[in-house]
This record gives sequence, structure tokens and C-alpha cells, in this order.
Amino acid sequence: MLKTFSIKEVAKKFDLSISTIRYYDKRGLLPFVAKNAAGYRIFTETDLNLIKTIVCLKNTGMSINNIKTYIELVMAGPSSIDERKKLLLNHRRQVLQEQQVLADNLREVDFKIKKYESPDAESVIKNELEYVAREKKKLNL
Amino acid sequence: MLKTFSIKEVAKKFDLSISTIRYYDKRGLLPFVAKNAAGYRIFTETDLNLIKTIVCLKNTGMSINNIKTYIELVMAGPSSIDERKKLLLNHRRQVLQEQQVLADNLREVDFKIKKYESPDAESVIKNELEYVAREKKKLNL
DNA sequence: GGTTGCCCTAAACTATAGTTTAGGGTTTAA
DNA sequence: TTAAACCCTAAACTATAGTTTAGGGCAACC
Repeated sequence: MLKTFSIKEVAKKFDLSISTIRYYDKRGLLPFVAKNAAGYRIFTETDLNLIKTIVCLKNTGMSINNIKTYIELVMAGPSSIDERKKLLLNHRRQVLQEQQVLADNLREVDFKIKKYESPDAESVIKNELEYVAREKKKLNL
Repeated sequence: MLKTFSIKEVAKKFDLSISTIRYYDKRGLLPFVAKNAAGYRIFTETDLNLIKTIVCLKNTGMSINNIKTYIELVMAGPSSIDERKKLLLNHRRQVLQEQQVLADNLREVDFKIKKYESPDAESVIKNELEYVAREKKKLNL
């Protein structure tokens, strides 16, 4: 028999809260999820694949609105393949850029850490402080 | 003479909006910025160094509150070097983890893109759709 | 000396992404 | 058959990070 999953099981599987899943549904990210007679969400195996994709897009910083657009394209069937590809390629570019920003700025953080690890950190920083004080004094600030 | 900068110049230099700089000040990120008799913020060269650090921490995803903590440590002088180092090392760990998440999930996105780029993408996706339909039918969903 | 451009604060407003609460049905296992 | 464990919606609430607006003061140039 085909296995189905409750909202609680799905939440656990993807490390989301139940309310987040409900929120995603309300925001239109889960139009493919069926409900039983009592109104309970019933998740199938293939639903989980799509949810994995949603989580993946979320984890790379895509907004709910854009994820919704992607899901709508998926629901539209094969005719939307080109648009889906365009959307994902665009997203990919943004992620690469974000990675670049992260890497560049992390290097700066690393410089600071090294500075603090240096044996003469204390005197260096004292000097900097004195310089700042002189600078403000000169400017009457 | 020592050069100083207006809020507008600083905003331009760091690609921030003027209101963001005011907001940062209000949140306690700029306790080192002096004001002239008229209440105008006057930024010195060394102020810019600290602002660069703030932007750097922001660009690596640190919250305003944690940046504030870091700035407070800086203002406390050399005695806080150890704590600053700890804070930055901790942040560094989080950034590395975020980079990992980004990289892992981007790989998934790349898989999807490749799938859409394949010549038989259309038939593959048609088959998937039919599978999903059969699945839901079997489950009476 | 007035007009244009800058600067200020305080407070309200916005966007995004959820979380929590209230009130109420359903399922399951003793 | 009832209590515990689940599930539901709607709506209010929260957190974060700003942006916008209202109402005024400075500054600098013509």
C-alpha cells in the first residue's frame, strides 16, 4: 500500500514546525496537498519531493512569493518548463552572488579575528583608541 | 586638515540609505559618532572603519542586536579583546555553516536545472505528473 | 535675505516570515 | 466511551529590519 504522512510527520522529516507548514499552505505553496473528509492534510510520497524542493529554495533564500510562482509553474505542467528553468537560473545567479558576498565579508571577519589573536593585540588597540581620541579632539567633537 | 563626512556621504560610501544609518544609530550601533552644535552627525575617518565592520557583520547575517554587542565591546576598550574574539569566532562558525547550507541546497537547484535542460525533460515531467495522478487516485485523494 | 538642499527627531508604517491563541472537530487506545 | 493526542481555521501577535511621514531647524549660494 502507498504510504501517506500526517502534517506532524512531514514537519519532523523536514525540521519545520507544523504551523510553518500550515502557513506555507495558506501562502499557496502547497496546492498539491490533498485533504481527507475531516479536513486533515494528507501528504503522499511525491508531495514530499515537492516539499523538499520548497525547503531547498527557502534554504537558498528564495522568498515565499517566488517559491509560490515556481510551484504554480510546476502545477501548470510540462508547458512551463522553460519558465521554470529561467526562474531557477535566475535564482542560481542570486545565490552565487550571495555566496560571493558571504565569502568576501567572512575574509574581513577573519582579519579581525587574527588581529585579536595577535600577541600585541592589546597595545595595537590601545594605540588605535588614542588615535581616535586625538582625532576627535582635533575636530572638537 | 582631517576630513569629516556627512551622513549623506557615508550612506553613499557604504551603499546604505540615510534612514538606515539613522536607524543603526538609534539601535545603538553608532555610539562613537559625534554631533555638531546643530545636532548633525559628523563622521570621522576612523568612524568609517567601524562602520565598515558593522556592514561586514551585517553582510554575513549578524543581527543588529549582536552587532550592537560587538560595538559595545569595542567601546569598552582593550579589556574586551577576548570577548570580541569569542563573539567573532562564534559568528564565523555560523557563517561557515550557512555557507555549507547554501552550497548543499544550490547543488539541488542545479540538479533541477539540469533536469529542465535535458532534451527529454518534457516526457519525463509528463510521466511524473501521471504518476502523481495515479497515486492520488489510488488513495482516493 | 530668501530659496534650495541638507540635516534632525519622533512616530507611524511596511514587508517578510513566521508563531500563538481561541475555539472546535477527529482518532485512537485503554 | 472517554481521555489523550491529533488535526483544523481564523485571527491576532511577534520579531526583524528597515522606510516613510510630519514638522522643523541649518547652510550655502545667488
